[in-house]
Order: sequence, then C-alpha cells, then structure tokens
Amino acid sequence: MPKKRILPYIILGILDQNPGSTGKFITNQFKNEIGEFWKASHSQIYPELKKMVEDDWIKQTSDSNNEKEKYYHLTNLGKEKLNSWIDIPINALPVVEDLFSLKLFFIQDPNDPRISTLVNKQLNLLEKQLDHLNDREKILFDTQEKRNKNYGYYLILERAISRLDNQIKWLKTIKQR
Amino acid sequence: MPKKRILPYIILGILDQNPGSTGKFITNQFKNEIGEFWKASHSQIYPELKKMVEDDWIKQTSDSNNEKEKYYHLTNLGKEKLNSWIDIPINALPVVEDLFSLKLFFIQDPNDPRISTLVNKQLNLLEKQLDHLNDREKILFDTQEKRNKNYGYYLILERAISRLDNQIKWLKTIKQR
DNA sequence: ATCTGCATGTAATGGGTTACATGATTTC
DNA sequence: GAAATCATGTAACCCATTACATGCAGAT
Repeated sequence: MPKKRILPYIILGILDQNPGSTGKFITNQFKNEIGEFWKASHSQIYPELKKMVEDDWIKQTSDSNNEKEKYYHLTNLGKEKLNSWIDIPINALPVVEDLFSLKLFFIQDPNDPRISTLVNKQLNLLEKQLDHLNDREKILFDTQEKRNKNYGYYLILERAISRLDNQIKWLKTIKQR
Repeated sequence: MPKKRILPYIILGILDQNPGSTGKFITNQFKNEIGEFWKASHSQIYPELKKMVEDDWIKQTSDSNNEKEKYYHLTNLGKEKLNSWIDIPINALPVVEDLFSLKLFFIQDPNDPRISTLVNKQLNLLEKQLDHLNDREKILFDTQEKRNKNYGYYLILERAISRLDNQIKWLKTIKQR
C-alpha cells in the first residue's frame, strides 16, 4: 500500500482556476507557481490526466484548429472531489528534503572548513531563487486588486519568499559564529 | 533512470557519528534527529544495510549476548564514499511538500472562511512541533561544550526551529489581513 | 518542403509506503 | 512459561524520475 495520492487533487485545483488548460500548461504551473510546494513532471501529468478522464473527474475537449492540444475541464464530480479534499484536515507536517542540512549534520567539528564552503554555495543558490521570486511578486501582484483576485496564490508566493528570506538570514548567522 | 539515491549516504553519516549502531537505532535517528530534513522507514533501512554490507561500505558484527541485534560500522571504503558525497556541490533547492500551502493556493477568495480554518489548524500543528524542538534543544545543547561536540546537529536543530518560527509568525500575519 | 520545436505520450528502472511476518527477549 | 514487546525482515503495490518516442505546427 503506497503513499497517498495528491497529484490528481492538485490538477483539479489547477483546472478549477484555469478551465480549459492543456497538459503543457499544467506542467508549467508546477514549474512556476506550485514548484515551491510540490513537484511533478509532465510524464506524471499526462497519464494522470488520462486516468482522471476515465474516472470522470475531468473532461477533455479539443480544438479543430489545433489537433495536438487537448483541453481539460472539471466535471461536477471533479469539483466535489476538489472541495472535499480541501476540507480534509491536515495532520502531518510539511515534508522537507534538504541535502544541505543533511550534509551539515554530518560535520561535527565547528572548525571544519567544509562548513563555510557549503554555506557560501547554499547562500548563492538561495539568493538567486529569492531574486527570482521577488521579481515574480512585483510583476504579478503590484496592485491590491491583483492580490485579491488570486489571493491563495499571492499568499503562498509571500510564504515562499518569507521562507527563503529566513533561510538566508539564518545562513548568514552561521558565518559569524 | 530513477531519482538519485541519498539514503545510503545518510546511513553512512549516521554510522560515522555512531559506530556500532543497530538498524533500529538508525531508524530512530530518522524519527528524531534527521526527520526534519529527510524521511526513511525501517522497511527501507534494513534492506539498504544489507546491500551496503554486500558493497563493502559497512561491516556487520554481532554480540553473543544478544543474537537478534546487529551492529554496523563504516569500512574505509564507506568513509571515502561519505566524504566524497559531502563534497559534491548541491545544485538543487530543498524540496518541500506542503499540503497546507497547496490547499491555500486553491482558495482564491480572500473572504473564504476555509482560510481561517486551515490557518488555525496549521498553527496548532506547528506550535506543537516547535515546543517539541525547543525542548530537545534545551536538553541536548544547554552548554557550549555540547554544542561544539555535535556542531552539525546543533546547527540543523537551530535551523529547524528557526524555520518553524518563521512559518508560525507568517501564519499569524495572515490572520490579521 | 524541410527543419525545428512543441505538446503529448511511453518505457525502464528503481524508490518508498503500508502491511504483514518472524524470531528473540523481556515482563509479569 | 505465557504474553507482550522489540528488532529485524519481507511483500505488494504504486510513485516518480529520466530517457526515449511520436506526430503536428510554424518558420524559413
């Protein structure tokens, strides 16, 4: 018995916000919007879409002008599934896989030179990502109106930024001990 | 080609810090110490230990007093593997799976009552965990000497606490918007 | 008309979770 | 010495990643 399936619910959520999305669009949502909180690649998404059509969670249409693209929409069943999923209480903490912290964990000596190598490299990585997210926020949510229109997205983008910021600040404190 | 194997390296790191550990002990390390940054269950760990013995990364001994327990130690090859792994630069950001943020993402209306339900529940969850980690820190690292002896562990425990703290503070700001 | 790229799809391989199973050791 | 617990081990099942594959669309 494998771990609980989350992917179809995320796809439902994306389709709820963007009716008529293509598989490609959904894939991109994972890269850009959701990537901070969940990962999925196109080779997971396409088969999942197929299965969701079979289960009548979504329906597929196509456009006579563009044969290769397929468009997906929620069914009523899909809407129900999405809403009841959102209402299921969350009992588990977020799961983090953080190689950096692991490696740090294995270095016991405070004077080990590998610490500062690791830290500097990680700082670099995180600062780039922070810049990227700050840019996105400026573009997407420069007005209150935009924020209110996609409130959930606004919130988690803020969350991602705050998280990165905290991480960077913490890393900088290590360097000064 | 599947995703990159991390587990054996983590086990190497645990055995480096705790020579002669049992599989059970390693399992508990994942629950207590490492759980904030990586997950693994005993049903992964035992087969992995077997494989690592076959590959001569670790060796296994036993105790005539207790037939059921097996004790593991690094080999020289294992030490090399561990050290070269630590030196591999990290190019990927930490991976987070956060159901809470996902669900939030799908709620677009700032006045949707489900937001505060979600937030309150999550706050509760995180605060419990923060208390738990704060307790651990007090017990394990109340003196500078203890900190210096297991510096890496001290750092990531601090990291975990800081992260939780940031998350909680951020959640509280949502409630006031 | 060919080339390039894009959207979709599939396969191979190994990872990971949950549940079940076994034998030793402690407990009462 | 029976019962409960503990440490270890195994199996079924699905998940996820990477690489490969196909066919249409647009560009030149």
